[in-house]
Amino acid sequence: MVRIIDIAEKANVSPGTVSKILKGTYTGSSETKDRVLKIAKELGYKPNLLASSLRSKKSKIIALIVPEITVPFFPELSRGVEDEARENDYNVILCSSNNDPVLEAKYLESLERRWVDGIIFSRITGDTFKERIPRLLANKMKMVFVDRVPSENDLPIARVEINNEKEAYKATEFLIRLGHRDIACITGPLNTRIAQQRLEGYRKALKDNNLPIRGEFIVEGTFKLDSGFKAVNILLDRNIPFTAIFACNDLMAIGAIKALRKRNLRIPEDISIVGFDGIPLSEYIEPSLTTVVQPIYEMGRTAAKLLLEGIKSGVEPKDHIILEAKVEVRESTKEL
Amino acid sequence: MVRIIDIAEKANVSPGTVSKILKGTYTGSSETKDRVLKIAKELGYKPNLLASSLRSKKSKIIALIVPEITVPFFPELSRGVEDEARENDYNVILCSSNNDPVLEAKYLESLERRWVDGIIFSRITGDTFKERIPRLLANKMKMVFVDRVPSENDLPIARVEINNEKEAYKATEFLIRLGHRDIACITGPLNTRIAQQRLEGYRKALKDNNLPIRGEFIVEGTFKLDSGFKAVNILLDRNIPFTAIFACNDLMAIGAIKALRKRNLRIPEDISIVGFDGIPLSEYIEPSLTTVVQPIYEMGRTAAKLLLEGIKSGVEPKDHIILEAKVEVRESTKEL
DNA sequence: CTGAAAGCGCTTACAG
DNA sequence: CTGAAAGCGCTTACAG
Repeated sequence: MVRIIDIAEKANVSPGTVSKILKGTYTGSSETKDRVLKIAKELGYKPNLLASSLRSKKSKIIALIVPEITVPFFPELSRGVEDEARENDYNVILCSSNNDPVLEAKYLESLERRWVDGIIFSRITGDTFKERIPRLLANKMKMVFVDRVPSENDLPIARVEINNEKEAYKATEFLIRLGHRDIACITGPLNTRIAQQRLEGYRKALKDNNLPIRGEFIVEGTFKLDSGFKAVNILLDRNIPFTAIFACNDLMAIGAIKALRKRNLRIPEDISIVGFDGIPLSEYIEPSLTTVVQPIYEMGRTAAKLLLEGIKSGVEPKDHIILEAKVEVRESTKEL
Repeated sequence: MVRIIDIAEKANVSPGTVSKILKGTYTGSSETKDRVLKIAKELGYKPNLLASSLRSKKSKIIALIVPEITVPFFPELSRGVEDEARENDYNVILCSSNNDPVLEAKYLESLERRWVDGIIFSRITGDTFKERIPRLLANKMKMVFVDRVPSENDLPIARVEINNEKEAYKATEFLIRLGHRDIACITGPLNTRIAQQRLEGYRKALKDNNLPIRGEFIVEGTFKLDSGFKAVNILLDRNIPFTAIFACNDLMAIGAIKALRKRNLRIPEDISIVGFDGIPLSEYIEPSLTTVVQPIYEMGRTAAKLLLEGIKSGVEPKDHIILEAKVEVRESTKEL
């Protein structure tokens, strides 16, 4: 492998000069500059990032920690992060924590040893957050939280999210406007804030429209396919009639539709259903799903942008960015 | 940050000794060993991977290059890779090439500079393969190809795949056994080998059963949702009656179902459909999809295992592993 | 068996 | 403006 010193010898300058020329911080004659660049090209020089990282203390790597890369929301988010990173000559280490605090800790440990320049988190368990994050921040690690962000009060950190409560409110209100009064809700796992917030939006919408909030209409899910399926069975077995469902993500909505069909209920004739996320698939299932479309790719991209700005400036990012979602009306909902 | 030299001073030994003790290659007294380990723990020592990588020429990073992380097959594959990597103290850099040779080249370039220990590829464009891969191999870079692997003849490289032709044959034959004779095929992009192989399996199955291979029954897709949708419209517009479809992946099957429904065709009463991949969703769509279930997670895990063995032993892996898939019968197919 | 020393390939204060 | 030198924090031949 060609090294800086090889170029330096051939060009009769010092390695330091070559380094400066290659990084563009050189201020000398353009003759020298051109000559060095030409030789570098001829020799096929490729900087050794390991060496430059060690010296400069910048690894040019960021990490993305997600709860579960197989949930379609996250690959889309990941794409946004990756695109922004690549355009800035950063690589992305993917950490799918599987919602497991042990794995999460293991990943953070390795990222710290690796001196990654920054971390984008979606969802971090309470324990990890309380113990590890403050220490990382104290060590000047740059961090941005996205989608599943911790509570505002805890720490002054950067966040990129949507207003989950407001968007869930919009989704529920949309059903109310269609004339539905008996609206069930399949929530996400209630140990996550986004699940709580979406549930709260549902509740507020009912309340503001003078509809009762009934515990029998609410079932907790996991954001995964099977939990939507199970939730519908639980709801139906309660024998309390409802005409619409607000599922707090698209995957659960898909599972719910499956269960409704199995019980010979038609959508939207018998039951209207609204999802949340707007994954590409939501348009292609049968019937196509009315859902709250989040700007997922943009969330990832924005989070990465904030993080990289923080890394470059050396200033811990603290922005709180709230992106807009919108209810996309498709075939799964119908006026009552 | 605590460094090896800090431990060495406190323990009155040389940094070299500390290094050896920490890596477990120390052969001296267990008294010294215990003392050093105790001090390391007390000080909260964390090895700087940047430094050890530079010296040892092992970055403890592998990369995974996939054509498109948003296609559900790949997150599942990625999980397998990640789990195996993590258990061996490796991190994974994710590179979603978007099937773009320019991005692919850019990623390879950065991975080379970063001295990653190895690369797992799924799909690489022809140009990249011919130009860059041999050079990387010559530089002792370890590589394993998975799923979308290049042709056998090109280079002696490690491969993990299923027998796409055989599995497609099985899928088609399953439809034939149900009595279908007019079977359409929605292929993947025919510039990929897996798409060609699956098409070939379809053809062979027809041929072996003395059914004609009709060009009007074959439409090329892209492995994405919308292409299945479009393909069905093309097929129906050709006005040549068929009773079954073999879609060369599940996403296209889902798109196809959508299009069939829009044209008021019932599944499986009017048209039977078989997919390929066995993504979790295939079980939850309506009707649930009969499909060729690949061991996706295991493919990723196996590829990572091969790669890590190669890295540890220093021997370029060359195994060719073929995993088994199976036709899972669900609701989307029916006897004619 | 242990330690001193060199070195991985860069970058960066610092001196001239 | 340029170059010599030190140093990032490890690991590893090598000498004792």
